[in-house]
Amino acid sequence: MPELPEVETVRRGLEPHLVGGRITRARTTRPDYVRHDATPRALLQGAEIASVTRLGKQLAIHASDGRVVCLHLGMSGQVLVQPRAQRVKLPTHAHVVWTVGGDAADGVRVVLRDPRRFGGVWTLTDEAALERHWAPLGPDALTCRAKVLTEALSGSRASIKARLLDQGVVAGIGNIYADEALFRARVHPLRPAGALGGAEYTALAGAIRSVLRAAIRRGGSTLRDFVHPDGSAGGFRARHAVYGRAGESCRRCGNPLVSGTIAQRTTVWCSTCQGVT
DNA sequence: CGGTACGCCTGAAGGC
DNA sequence: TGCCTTCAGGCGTACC
Repeated sequence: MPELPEVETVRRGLEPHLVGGRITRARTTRPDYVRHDATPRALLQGAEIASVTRLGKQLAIHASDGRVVCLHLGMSGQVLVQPRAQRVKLPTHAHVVWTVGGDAADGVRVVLRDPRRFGGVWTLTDEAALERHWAPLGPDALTCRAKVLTEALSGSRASIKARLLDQGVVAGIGNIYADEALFRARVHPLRPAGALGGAEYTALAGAIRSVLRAAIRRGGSTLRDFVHPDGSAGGFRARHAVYGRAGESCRRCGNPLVSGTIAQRTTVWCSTCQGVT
């Protein structure tokens, strides 16, 4: 469930605690959750943290010596910043725990928990390895332009909904924001992706950027699993126009929203505002 | 190419 | 109260 706005919210919550600090201890209790090398050193034990970046739904923690740890939260992944006190109990399903010291030593540990384990951690030896790891991803959805959509989708007969979920087209869109963006752009989710008009690609690119920006402003959407690093919930769910609102009335025209399965995902749309297939 | 199905995995929610 | 079923879904993979 964490999509781009949720992952960006995590990134922003993590940054002040990590950047400029040093990882004094890094441990995994579940080595199979960590790809390539699950040793403390690969998990940045002893490293100074230079930055925390994001592409689409993935996070990267960059050490000043060039090593990188990439996090993908899958659907139930949470990154929690907790006080380092002994008496604060680790949550269940805490797969990786980083203890932070150094200049940013405000006594925290960073915990990655992921009950469903659809996510994962990749330990990478340098920036080039991160580039290869991220090579299959399209440009970040926050900067999505009409040109990108036009080029990636021209000739495609798959539904626009299915193509928006493909991280190779544009990175960061999941089921929630695909539906929200299509509603904003007034495009039916079943429209063949390559058959949109120029104005529609422009509208869709704009809708993607605006809905993601609005969601980030609200701290993302909390349905069940997602929380901010401090444990608080995101506030964008109340602003959803379609996702989770099947049968309720369209905020634009008042007609009941309809739902169906498209690209193996529950999809909600307004058959009035989003026209015909 | 694209649609479809499945497996991975747990917990919340609803039905009885 | 408690058990059972269903659903949620990112992503890889197999298959038609």
